[in-house]
Amino acid sequence: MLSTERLKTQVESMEDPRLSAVFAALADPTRRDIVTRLAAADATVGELAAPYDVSVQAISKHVKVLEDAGLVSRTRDAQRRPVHLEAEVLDLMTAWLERYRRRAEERHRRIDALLAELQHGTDDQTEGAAS
Amino acid sequence: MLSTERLKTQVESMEDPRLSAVFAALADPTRRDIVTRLAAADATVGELAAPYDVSVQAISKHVKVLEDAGLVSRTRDAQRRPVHLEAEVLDLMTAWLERYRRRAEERHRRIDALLAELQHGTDDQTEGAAS
DNA sequence: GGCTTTATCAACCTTTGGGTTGAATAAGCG
DNA sequence: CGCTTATTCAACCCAAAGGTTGATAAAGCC
Repeated sequence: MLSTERLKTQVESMEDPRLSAVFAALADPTRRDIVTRLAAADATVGELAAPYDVSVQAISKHVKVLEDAGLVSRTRDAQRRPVHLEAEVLDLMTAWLERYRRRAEERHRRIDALLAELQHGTDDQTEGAAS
Repeated sequence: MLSTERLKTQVESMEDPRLSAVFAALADPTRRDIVTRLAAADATVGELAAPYDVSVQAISKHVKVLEDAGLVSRTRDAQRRPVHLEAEVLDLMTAWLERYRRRAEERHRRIDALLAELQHGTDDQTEGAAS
């Protein structure tokens, strides 16, 4: 039953360390909304903050989180600092998701066969795999 | 400036509320690793916990987070509760990402074109001088 | 019926995250 | 030069996240 591979001591080191930051950054609805708006046009922190009823400092923090995750970049334009969406890291996520989405779908498709093979007599499921 | 103060609630409600949970669930490297392993085969909590040096309770919590996010499901098989990866929610994320990734790329392309235009200096003159 | 296995619940601890207010920096404007 | 605008820094608050240990529940084994 130990179908897993040899234990790797460092689970995290196998994948891109940026992934955690990017997923975490997009876990917040306000930040996702910011990304949405930046997909349409660059904007300053002040412009970004306008629609929300939180302080501009809070939005500044959000933008910093997005920046640290590599999702946005900033240039300097006088005292303004226009925020610009970077698409590359989204590619990183898409690649990760696509990989496991496809695998999960494959498994889903042939779940019956797998179940039949894995049943070596010790288990007796109540329902759900009867096909 | 936009003087819209109460767009905030509207903004957050425009998108799928599951997105926050899914992104947050995948922000943790241990949970991503669990998803990775579940893409290969279903597993029990005990099996999932084996490679890590944290308690089995901690992994149980992780699995619950994944379950609440709709990323995995569980059936009952005697006292075991095999965990199964669900691909649907990954589709949800992929759709979200793909949407903004594409927009950002378009913008990027346009900006490159604009930069090229600005850099034409004296050596090269294209027809579209007026923006 | 006991004992073991599998998994969750409960209480607790510590760190992180998102928010606040107030002060500081930096660049244009009159 | 002083004022205003744009943004960040700093200190603080509170809730949530991830971890622990100990106890509990449910099902199989002997």
